Amino acid sequence: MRKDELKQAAIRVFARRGYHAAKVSEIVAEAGVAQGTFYLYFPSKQALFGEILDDYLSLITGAVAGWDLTRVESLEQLRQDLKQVAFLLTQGMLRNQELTRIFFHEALAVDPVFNRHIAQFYDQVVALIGVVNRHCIAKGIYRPIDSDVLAQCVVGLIERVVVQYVVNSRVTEEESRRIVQEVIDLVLFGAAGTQVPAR
Amino acid sequence: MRKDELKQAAIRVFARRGYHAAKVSEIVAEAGVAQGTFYLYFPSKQALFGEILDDYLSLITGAVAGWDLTRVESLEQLRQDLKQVAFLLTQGMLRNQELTRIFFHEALAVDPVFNRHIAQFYDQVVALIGVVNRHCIAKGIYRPIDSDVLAQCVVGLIERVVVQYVVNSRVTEEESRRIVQEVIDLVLFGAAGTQVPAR
Amino acid sequence: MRKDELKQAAIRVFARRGYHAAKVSEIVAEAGVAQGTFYLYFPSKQALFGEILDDYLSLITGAVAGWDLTRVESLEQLRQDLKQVAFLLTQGMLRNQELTRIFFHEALAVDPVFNRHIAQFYDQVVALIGVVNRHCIAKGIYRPIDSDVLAQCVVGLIERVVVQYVVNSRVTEEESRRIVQEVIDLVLFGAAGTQVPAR
Amino acid sequence: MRKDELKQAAIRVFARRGYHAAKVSEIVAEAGVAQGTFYLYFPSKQALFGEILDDYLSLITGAVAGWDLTRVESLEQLRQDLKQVAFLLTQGMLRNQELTRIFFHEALAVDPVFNRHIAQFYDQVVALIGVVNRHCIAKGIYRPIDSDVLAQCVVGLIERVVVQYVVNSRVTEEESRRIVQEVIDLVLFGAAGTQVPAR
DNA sequence: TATGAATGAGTATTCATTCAT
DNA sequence: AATGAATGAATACTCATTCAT
Repeated sequence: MRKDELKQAAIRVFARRGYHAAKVSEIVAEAGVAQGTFYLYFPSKQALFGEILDDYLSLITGAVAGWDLTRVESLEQLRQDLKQVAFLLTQGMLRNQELTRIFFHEALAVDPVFNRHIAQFYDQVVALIGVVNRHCIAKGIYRPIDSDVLAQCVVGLIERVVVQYVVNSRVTEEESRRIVQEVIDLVLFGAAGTQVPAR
Repeated sequence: MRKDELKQAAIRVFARRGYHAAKVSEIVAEAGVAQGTFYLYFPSKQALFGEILDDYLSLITGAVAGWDLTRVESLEQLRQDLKQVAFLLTQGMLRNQELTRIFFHEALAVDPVFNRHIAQFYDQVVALIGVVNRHCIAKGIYRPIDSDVLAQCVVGLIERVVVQYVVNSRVTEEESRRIVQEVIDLVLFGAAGTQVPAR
Repeated sequence: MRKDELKQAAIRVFARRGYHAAKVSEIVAEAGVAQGTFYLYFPSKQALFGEILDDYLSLITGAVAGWDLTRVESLEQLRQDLKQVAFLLTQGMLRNQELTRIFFHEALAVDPVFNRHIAQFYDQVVALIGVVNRHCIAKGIYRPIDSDVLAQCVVGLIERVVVQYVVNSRVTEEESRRIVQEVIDLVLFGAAGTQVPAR
Repeated sequence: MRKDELKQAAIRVFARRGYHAAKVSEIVAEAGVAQGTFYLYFPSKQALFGEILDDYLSLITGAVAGWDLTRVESLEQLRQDLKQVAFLLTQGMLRNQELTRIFFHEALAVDPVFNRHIAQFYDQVVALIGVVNRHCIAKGIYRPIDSDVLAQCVVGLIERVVVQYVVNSRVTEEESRRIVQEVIDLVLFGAAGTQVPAR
C-alpha cells in the first residue's frame, strides 16, 4: 500500500537524518512518489511521525502482551519467564532497529504533544512492572524493596542496554540472549550476589 | 557576564521549548539584549547548544571526578562510597534540572555532531564504571560478571531514575537519598537478594 | 445533464466561497461526481467560470432584449415601459441571486480576460441606454442632457439597488415593484422634482 | 518609511495584477527590499490588504467629513454644496486611481472578513445620505420620496460614474467638474425635469 | 463516460545570520 | 560592545490538472 511505502520510507529518512532534518521532499523521493502524494495519506509531517510512533509503541506493547508474570511462584520460574519476555522484546527491537533508533533519539524532541504520549506509555510500562514486583515481594521471591524504584530501574536498564546493543552495536540475536541473561541475573541477584544458580 | 546571561537565558528557553522550537529571538528577549548581541558571543545557535552541552557534561564529570572507587577493599566500603558518589551526582542534577532535562530530551536530536560527542561521553562513563567493576570482581566483591554489561546497566538505571525523579518529579534532596540507597542495593544485591545488610 | 449539474454546483460554491477560495474538489463534491469528471466537461476552473459568466450576461441581456424604448412617444409611455423593463430585469436577478452575487462580487477579480469581457458588456448596455436617451431628448421627453453620463448613472443606480435589495436583502418581488417605481421616478423627475404624476 | 514604501509598492502591484495574482515576491521586488522585510511590517499579505483598504476608506470618509448638508435651507444652496462635496470626493479618487481601482475591482473578492467591513462602510454612507435626504424632504426641498432608496441610488450612481470616469477613463479634474454637475442635476431634477436652473 | 489516485509546480511564511550605525 | 533593521535561503503544504483503468 502507498501509505505503508511512505511510512517505511519515512522511517528510513527519520533514522538517518532525524525528524527535524528530514524533509518531506526527501521522504517522497525515498518512496519514489510525488510531493503531493504524501498529503493524500498524511495531513502533515508531524502526523506521519505520530503514526510511526504509535506503531512502535504497539510493537513494544505487543511483544510483552499476553504475559502474566504474576502467575509465577518461584524465583527459578520467574528467571525463566523473564528471559522469555526479555528475549521477545529484544527481538522486536532488533528487527526494527531504525524504529528503535528513532524512538530513543528523536521522539522526545519532536513536539510536546508526543512527550505526553510517551510519558503515558512509560507510566503504563512502569505500572505493569510494578505489579510484577509487588507480586514477587508478596510471594517472598523478592526481598522487601520499593517496587516503583525497582520498576524504574528495570525500565532504565533495559533502555540503555537496548540503545547500546541494539541501536548502536547491532548485536546478533545470539549475542543478545547472553546479554539478556546477564541483565536478568543482575536485577535478581545483584553484582555482589553470590548465590546465583547456574543457567 | 553577557555571555553567561545569554547562556542562562538559552537554558531556560531550550528547557521549555526544546532546541528546535527555541528561537534566537526568544533567547535574546529572555536575556534582555538585542538580536545582534547574540552573535558577539556565539557564532551560531548550534554552537551555543554545544557549549551548554559541554558545560553539562563537565558538571557530571566533575561530580564524580576525584573519586577512585578502585581503592575500595570491601563490599561495605564500596556500598558507602557508591552512596557518596551517587548522591553527589544526583545533587548536581537536581540543582541543574533544566540542563538535565535538555540533556535527556533534546541532546540526541540536535545534530549528528553532538551525537558522536555524547556517544564518546557515554563510552568514557561506561569505561570508568567498567574499571571499577573489574576491580571489584578481582577483589571478589563482585561475582564474575560481564563488566561491560554491568556498566551499561548501571548507566541506564541511573539515567531513568534521574529522568523520572529529577526531571519529571523533582524530588527533594532528602527523598533522593533514599532512592539512591535503593538503587545501589539493587545493583549490589539484586531484587531477590536476601543477604542485604542493614543500612 | 452532467455538465449542467456541475455548473449549478459551481454556482453554489462560487456564491458561498468566492471564486478563488472555491476548490474544484468542493465543486465536484457538491455535484456528486468524481474529480476527473469535471475535466470531461470543462477544460479548466477558469473556463467554467467563463461559461457561468456568459450565461449570466445572456440572462441579463435576454431580460431586456426585444424591447425597443425608442418607439415611445410620451413621458408617460416611457414611464410605463421603463417599469416593465426594469421589473423584468429585476425579476431575472431575483431568481438568480447566486449568479448575481457572483457577478457583482467576484467577476472583476478572477482574471483580466474577464475584465475586458465585462467592460464590453457594460459598454453595450451603456450604448443601448444612450440610444434611448438620445431618442428621448430628440422627442423632448428629456431635457438636453449628456446622454452618456445619464446612461452611466442609470447603470450604476441599477447596480447598487440590485446589490442592496437583491443580493443582500433578498426582497420579495412585491417589494421590488415599489422600489423599481421609485428609482424610475428618480431618474425621470429627480428628488427635487415637483411635477411627478400619480402612478 | 519602509512600511509606507511597501504599501505603495503593494498598491501598484495589486492594481495591475489583482490581489490574488499579486505575489509577495513581486511586491518586495517592486519595493526593492528583501522578502523577509515584508514580514517585519505586515504579518501577512492579507493584513497588508486590510491596511490598504482601511486607508482608502479613511480617504473617502475624510473627503466628505466636516460637511453638514443638513444645514442647507434652499434647493439652490443644496445644489452648490453638493457640487462642493462631490468635487472633493471625485478629486480624492482621481488622485488615488490605483486605490480606487483596487477598491472597486478586488475588495469584495479577497476575504469574507473584508466583505463585512465594506458592508459596514456602505451602510454608514447610506445612512449619512439618508439623513440629508430626510432633511431635504422635511424642508420641502425634496418631494416625498423613499429616502433609503434615494440614498442607495446616489451611492450606486457615484460608484459607476467613478469607475467609468476615474478608474477606466481617467478624466481630467476639469472634465470631472462638468460630469459632477450633470450627475447632481440628474439627482435633483431628473432626466425629464424641465425647470433646471442655469448653473 | 466515469473514476480517483497521482502529480508537481507554485508560494506564503519563518528565522538564523549579517552589518551599517 | 551593542543595536535591531534587513536579509534571503529554506520548506511544508495546496490544489488544479492528468491519466491509467
